[in-house]
Amino acid sequence: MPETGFNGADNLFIRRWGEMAVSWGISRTMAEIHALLYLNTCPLCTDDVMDRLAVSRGSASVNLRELVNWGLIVRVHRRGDRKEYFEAEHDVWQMFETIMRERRRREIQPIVETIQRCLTMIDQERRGLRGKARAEADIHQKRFADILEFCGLMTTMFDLVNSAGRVGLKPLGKMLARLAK
Amino acid sequence: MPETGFNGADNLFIRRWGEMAVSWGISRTMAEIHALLYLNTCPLCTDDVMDRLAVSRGSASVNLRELVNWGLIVRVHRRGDRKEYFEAEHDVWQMFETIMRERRRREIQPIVETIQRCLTMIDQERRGLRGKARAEADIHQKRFADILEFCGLMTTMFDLVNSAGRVGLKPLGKMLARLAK
DNA sequence: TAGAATCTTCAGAAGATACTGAAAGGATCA
DNA sequence: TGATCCTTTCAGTATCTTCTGAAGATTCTA
Repeated sequence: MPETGFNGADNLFIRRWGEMAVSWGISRTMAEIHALLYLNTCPLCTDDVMDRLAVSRGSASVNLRELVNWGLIVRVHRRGDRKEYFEAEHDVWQMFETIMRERRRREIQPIVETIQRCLTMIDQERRGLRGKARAEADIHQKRFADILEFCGLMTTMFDLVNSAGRVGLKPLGKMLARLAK
Repeated sequence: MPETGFNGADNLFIRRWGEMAVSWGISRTMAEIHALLYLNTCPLCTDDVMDRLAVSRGSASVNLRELVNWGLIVRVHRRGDRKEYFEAEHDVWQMFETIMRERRRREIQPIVETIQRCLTMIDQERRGLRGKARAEADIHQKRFADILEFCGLMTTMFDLVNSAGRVGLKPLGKMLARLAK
C-alpha cells in the first residue's frame, strides 16, 4: 500500500460514513470504500482497499464497480502497471449532483411514473361513481396530485441547487442566506 | 374495516411506496402503512392495517409506533371505543418537513459531529508533521472542511424550503422558477 | 374484582442482504 | 504459446433485518 498518511481522524470518518450509509439504503462497505477514496490524495487499487478495510477481493471488486456505476469514482490506469486504480470525485458539490441525479433516476422516477399511472386509473374508476364514493375518489385523486406536484417541485429545487452549485458553494450560500431572511 | 373506498390505484401506490422505501433505508411495511394512512380519509385501527396489508399484530403495532415516533401519524381516540385509531399527516409539505427534521437529527447531526471531531483531531496531529506528511494532512483537513461546509449549506437550504413551504407550494414553485432562469 | 378488549413485547423463525474465497476469465508479457 | 498478473463471478455462508404469534401487561366495564 502506498503512503497514504492515514490517521485517527480518517479512521473515525470512514467508520461513521459507513454507519450512516446503512440508514440511507447504501451498503456499509460501499460507503467505506467511497470515504477511503474521497480522503485519499492518490488513487488506490483493489488490494489497497482490501488491506485497508479488511474485506475480501470479491466484495472489493463488486463495491468498486458499483461506485463506478454511480459515477462517484473513476478507474485510473498507470503506464507500466497492470493494476487498475480508483480515484474518487473530490468536489463535494459534484458529488452531491451525481448522487442526486442517480437517486432521482433510480428512485424518484419510478414513483413519479407510478403516481401518474395512479392518476389515470383513478380518473377512469371515478367515472362510474356517484355520491359519497365519488367524493372519496376525488380526495384520493387530490392526494396523488399533491405528491406529484411535490416531486416536481423538489426536482426543480435540486436543478436550481445544482446549477447554482457550479458557480461555487459560496455564492449559493450567500443567495440562500439572503432569501432566508 | 370501515368503508375505505380502496381501488387499484391505491393498491398500486401502496406497493410502490413500500418498494421505494427500502432504498431509502425504511422498512417496507412501515412505508406501506404510511401510504395506507396517507390515502385514507378516515383514521384506521390496528386491525384495519392487519387486514388490509396482511401483517401480524406485532408488526402492525411496532411499525405504527415507529411512525408515531417519526411524527408522520398521530393516535386518534374515539369516544365509546377502546381501540386506538391512527391518522396520517395529509399535508405533503408538512410531511416533508417532518421527514427532513427527523433525518437531520438522526443521520446528519451524527456525521456533522464526527467531522467536527475529525477536524480537531487532524489539527492536533498536524502540528507534529513536516514536509510531505504535513501537506497531506492539510489536504485531508480541507476534505473534512468541504463536507462540513456542504452540510451547513444543505441545512440552510432545507430551512429555506420549509419556511417557504409554509406559504404554500405554488409561491415557492414560482420563486424557484424565477431563480432557475 | 373478575372478565373482556386491546395493546405491547419478545423469542424464535423467516427472509433479505452482503461477504467470502475459490475458480474461471481476460489481458499482457517474454 | 505458456506463464503471470489481475479482475470478475458466483455458490455457499454469515449476518443483519423484519415478521410472527402467543404470552403478558394494561385498560376499561359491569
